[in-house]
Amino acid sequence: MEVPDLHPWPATPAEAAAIQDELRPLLDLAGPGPQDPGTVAGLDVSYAGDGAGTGARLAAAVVVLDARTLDVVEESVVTGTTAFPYVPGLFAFRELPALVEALRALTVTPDLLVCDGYGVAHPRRFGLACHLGVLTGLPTFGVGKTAFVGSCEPPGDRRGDTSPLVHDGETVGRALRTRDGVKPVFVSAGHRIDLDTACRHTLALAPAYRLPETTRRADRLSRDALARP
DNA sequence: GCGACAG
DNA sequence: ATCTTGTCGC
Repeated sequence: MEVPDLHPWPATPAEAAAIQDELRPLLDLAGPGPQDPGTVAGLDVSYAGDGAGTGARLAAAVVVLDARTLDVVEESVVTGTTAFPYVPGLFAFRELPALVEALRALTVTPDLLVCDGYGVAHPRRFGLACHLGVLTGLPTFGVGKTAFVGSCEPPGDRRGDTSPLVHDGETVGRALRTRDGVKPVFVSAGHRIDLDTACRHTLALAPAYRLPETTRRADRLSRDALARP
């Protein structure tokens, strides 16, 4: 699929934050977003060694699933090197170049992107899922495994139970229990989708495990690619 | 000021 | 994120 170039590219954390502020007005958070997507893509990145600094080997994977059957439609994985250090809030600049390259290698254009991380549940309301959404023009949302910004009460302990994730008095996401009695995931809208729809898709994509199949497939693919250099 | 902090 | 042993439960 076509993805525009990543310009400008920041040289410092301050420049990176400024880019987020520039792009944030381009977000479409009106919703509701795709109710019955044909295909959904999961994205994830794995690192070799200490994945916190710069210069580490990485593998970025995109796996496109049939949204109804969860069968794999297409896979794409690329390897590279980290060009930006891990800084909370600037996480996107670490994974974006490799993820964009992997997306470009796809022969199909997914109807929806599920990111490993956050969307608007972000200090500047512009997490990885937002950035990928603005860049690709596709509907996106994020599914995080741990809390980042905001706070929430623990949701009920049954699959499907939720509680709002609130930051600065705003609901920026939702803690969503995808399995009975198992730690919830954190869902936030990225672009061209609302929170309700994002949570519905997350639940549909996670029929058997805590994490959505999109994330699990992309995680496995990126990890495997890293293991065989 | 200090701690916490997606992956 | 990654580095890691054993352990509990279905």
